[in-house]
Amino acid sequence: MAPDTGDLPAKAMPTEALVAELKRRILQGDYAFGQRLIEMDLAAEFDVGRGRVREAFRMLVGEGYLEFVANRGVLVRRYSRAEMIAIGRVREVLEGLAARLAAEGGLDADQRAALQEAQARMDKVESDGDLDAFNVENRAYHRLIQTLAGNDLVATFIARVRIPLVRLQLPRSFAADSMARSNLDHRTITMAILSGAPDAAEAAMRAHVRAGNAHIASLSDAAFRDAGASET
Amino acid sequence: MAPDTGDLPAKAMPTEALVAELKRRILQGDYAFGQRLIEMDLAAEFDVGRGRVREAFRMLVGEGYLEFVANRGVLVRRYSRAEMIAIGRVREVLEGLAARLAAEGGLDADQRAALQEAQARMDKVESDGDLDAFNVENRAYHRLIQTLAGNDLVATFIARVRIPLVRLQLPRSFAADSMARSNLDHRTITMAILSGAPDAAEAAMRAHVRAGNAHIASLSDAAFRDAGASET
DNA sequence: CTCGGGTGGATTGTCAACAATCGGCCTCTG
DNA sequence: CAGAGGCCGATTGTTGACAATCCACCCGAG
Repeated sequence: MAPDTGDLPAKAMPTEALVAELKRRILQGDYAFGQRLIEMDLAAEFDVGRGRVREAFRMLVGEGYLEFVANRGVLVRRYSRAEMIAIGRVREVLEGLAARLAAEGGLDADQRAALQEAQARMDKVESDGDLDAFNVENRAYHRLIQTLAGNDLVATFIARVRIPLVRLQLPRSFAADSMARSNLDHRTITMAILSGAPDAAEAAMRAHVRAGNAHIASLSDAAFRDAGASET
Repeated sequence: MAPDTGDLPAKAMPTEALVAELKRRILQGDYAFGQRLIEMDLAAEFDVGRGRVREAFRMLVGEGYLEFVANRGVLVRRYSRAEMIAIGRVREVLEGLAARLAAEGGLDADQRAALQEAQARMDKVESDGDLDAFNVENRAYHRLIQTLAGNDLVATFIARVRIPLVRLQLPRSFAADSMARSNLDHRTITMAILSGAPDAAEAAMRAHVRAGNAHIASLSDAAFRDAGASET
């Protein structure tokens, strides 16, 4: 399970890499919501002591990836529907801020070109109707804007509010018309940023994210795992 | 060292309490910016093993209170002027969102009364010219709005972006006219929330925080500790 | 006097062993 | 057969010891 990279963790893994690897797995969905992570198993897999795994867990708990239960260890953070909605509101203003900052900071020629190219790639895959590719380009686009914003904290926070999204397998539920509408938003945002209009950029991005939130909220209950739910 | 409280932590301290205590000390300013925390010292002080101190450190690193340096341990997170400005921008939109959410959610009678009372208390201490009391009430007011927002994540994020602020000893640098202007903002925000005007509430809160950010940015370099700065 | 190198102490990095705790299973009883 | 209670395996909680690393100091040479 994880045949993408194929690089099985070698021995003597730096602790920092251990954290990164666990983060990657959680984001990629290797572990299910609420799945319990066993210290011993991971210690054996990475060939390290249990103490280091514990420290990695604590780090991930602090960053919000895992939740901690006394005497039970850690499990992958679960998100109820209510939490998802709350997170969505936060994501709205954070992504909006990123767009604003990108529009505020005078972009140089390279940055403008990068943004235009990202937009062009999205236009391409949109006209191809390639949902998976669009999802990839969509992520790259949003990440680029965060880079152009030049504010590390907002990027960090956005990464965190994105955690629960990655698990929803959105590309599958993204209908073709949603893609078209989404890219329409993107073009508006791109234009606002390129023309140096912070207010317009922020407003457009917020509307864009809000639309995505509405889409998420409309998903069936099965997409969520309410915190206290039994699993029968 | 740390003769302020005098309440020496009893033995057999729960790990969670250890984290809370360290957090409290950092926020209160018991430890200086960039101060290195020694595992052994804290382990001895709390009468626990070093491993638990390490785990508490990792947690605090994840939450952004401490920074980690390989083979050097942890130190209290430092913030350069540039970082402070970046953080300020994020705080602006987060507090703005809290105000918006408070205005959106229909408040019940108790909540409306609580908000009005908080405002009244601020008006009182403002007319008294009591800077310290105003600072206390100011914090309570902002925290109340976050409660009324009913979104845990935004409160969590705001708490995090507030970390560096607590260390700046803002009350001391708060001139009397700043207090008056600040409370004028508060009245605008309070009114917008009570009248259920999300756009106005958010805009007013953002302007309010932005003014605070400008004040912070105007502080002398001594207030910051630029990350790479030498200390002569 | 300044600079390069080496050395020692302090501190972190890591692990393996032991104690404590919890949940599931089995049994015994009404 | 339903339920309470107790036992046992699995897993976490915690510690102390040992290894690795780095920094500051010292010393000697130019």
